[in-house]
Amino acid sequence: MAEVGRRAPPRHEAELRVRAEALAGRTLGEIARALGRDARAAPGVRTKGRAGDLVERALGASAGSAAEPDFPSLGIELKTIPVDADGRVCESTFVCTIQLARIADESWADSWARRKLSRVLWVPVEADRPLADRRIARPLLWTPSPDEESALRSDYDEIASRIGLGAIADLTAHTGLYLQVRPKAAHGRARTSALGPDGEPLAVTPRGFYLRPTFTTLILSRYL
Amino acid sequence: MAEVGRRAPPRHEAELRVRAEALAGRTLGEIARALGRDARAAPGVRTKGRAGDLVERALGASAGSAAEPDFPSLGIELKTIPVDADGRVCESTFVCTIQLARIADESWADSWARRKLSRVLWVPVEADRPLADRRIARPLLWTPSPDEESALRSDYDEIASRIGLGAIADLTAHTGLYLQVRPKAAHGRARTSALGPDGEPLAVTPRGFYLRPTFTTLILSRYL
DNA sequence: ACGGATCCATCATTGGATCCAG
DNA sequence: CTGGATCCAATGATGGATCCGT
Repeated sequence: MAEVGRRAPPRHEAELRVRAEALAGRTLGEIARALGRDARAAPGVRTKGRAGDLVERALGASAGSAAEPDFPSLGIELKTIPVDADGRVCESTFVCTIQLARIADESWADSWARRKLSRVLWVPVEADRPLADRRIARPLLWTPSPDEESALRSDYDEIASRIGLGAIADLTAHTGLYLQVRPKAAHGRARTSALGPDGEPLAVTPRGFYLRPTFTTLILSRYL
Repeated sequence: MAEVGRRAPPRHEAELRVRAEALAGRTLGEIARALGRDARAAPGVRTKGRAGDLVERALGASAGSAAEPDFPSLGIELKTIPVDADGRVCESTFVCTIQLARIADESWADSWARRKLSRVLWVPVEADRPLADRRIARPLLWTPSPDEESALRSDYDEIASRIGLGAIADLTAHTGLYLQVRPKAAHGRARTSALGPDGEPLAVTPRGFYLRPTFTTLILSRYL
């Protein structure tokens, strides 16, 4: 039985492709209405994340978790990506949170980051206008090319090794050509456990992996 | 600054006593109104826990946690206890959750259970009528007598030792003269970590310590 | 332009206890 | 009667990302 306001999960990739294509050209307001939901924001309330939530529901994605992609049975992750009127990427893309205390023991091959990025349905959504008026562009189902994956792994290895050495405090968003590390938290007081240079536990701001706009621009340009 | 709908914490025990005495004879509806809250339940919605929440707010108790009592600076725990029209205890009383994987290493002396029970403000509340109509009887500030504490420790030791042996699966609410073990969870699917006979991790239903009605009847009878 | 900080919705957990079948 | 199961409110953690000062 499908949850209210969410479509049933697609049974196979072809069904997901059809649903995704059907979103192209529609606004988030239209999509929300079809789901029996509301895409209007209360005054003074931000809408970060709501475009992603609406597209999830419209496509029948599960709520998502660190361990599983949005379409578990298909092995596909869903990402909305903000673009301007000319289709240019406006923002970086969050990939997943980093388990700072464990990443030293995890290679790229079995990392959450790689699993999240191994197959992604990109859904470009217009930015810079009221949520309900944002129009969806043509979605793209993507798997990293060998070159792309190699570049991501290179960034990952450098970042993971620096965290593994206990240098998280010195690691900024400057590191990484395509994949970078940035804070990921509800507010500045949030803390998670990391390990310092001598293996001692350290309470630090939670971090996540993000894809730089230069990288996602490359991906979307496959259509241009 | 006091939170909306909650009094400021009492500064000393005498202040708490005065506030508690002032509740005697009043209904939860009156108390809720004085706090700017509503003691009426929506149709079909249960009210488990709401009497406790209202009395907490009226007395200026903090939200409470496993590590701290409701009045941290006074070392006092607050418990509402349901009684019938004749003042007889209707239900068992939840004490605290059990850390199944750690209790083997904790004696009664430094247990959460003992800390929670070392000093308790009991607030009897009428049961068996709509929440807003329930009247509060005379509160009682209690510390276990040597005999009472000895009895509680005896129950605790037996329970803790059986859990320490990995026999949690065989431990029922039948064990314990005054202190017993019962499930404590939001629903039947909840699981927490325990240790089996060979020290292996085991996912089991979370449990809590409860005081049997026979024990709390003894306590309240100090007034009779 | 972009690195660091933050914001909303939803789900899980915890503290407050009571419900109810046998 | 009472042991096992459950229920609500509030808080914390997580996944969805965007905001904004320099």
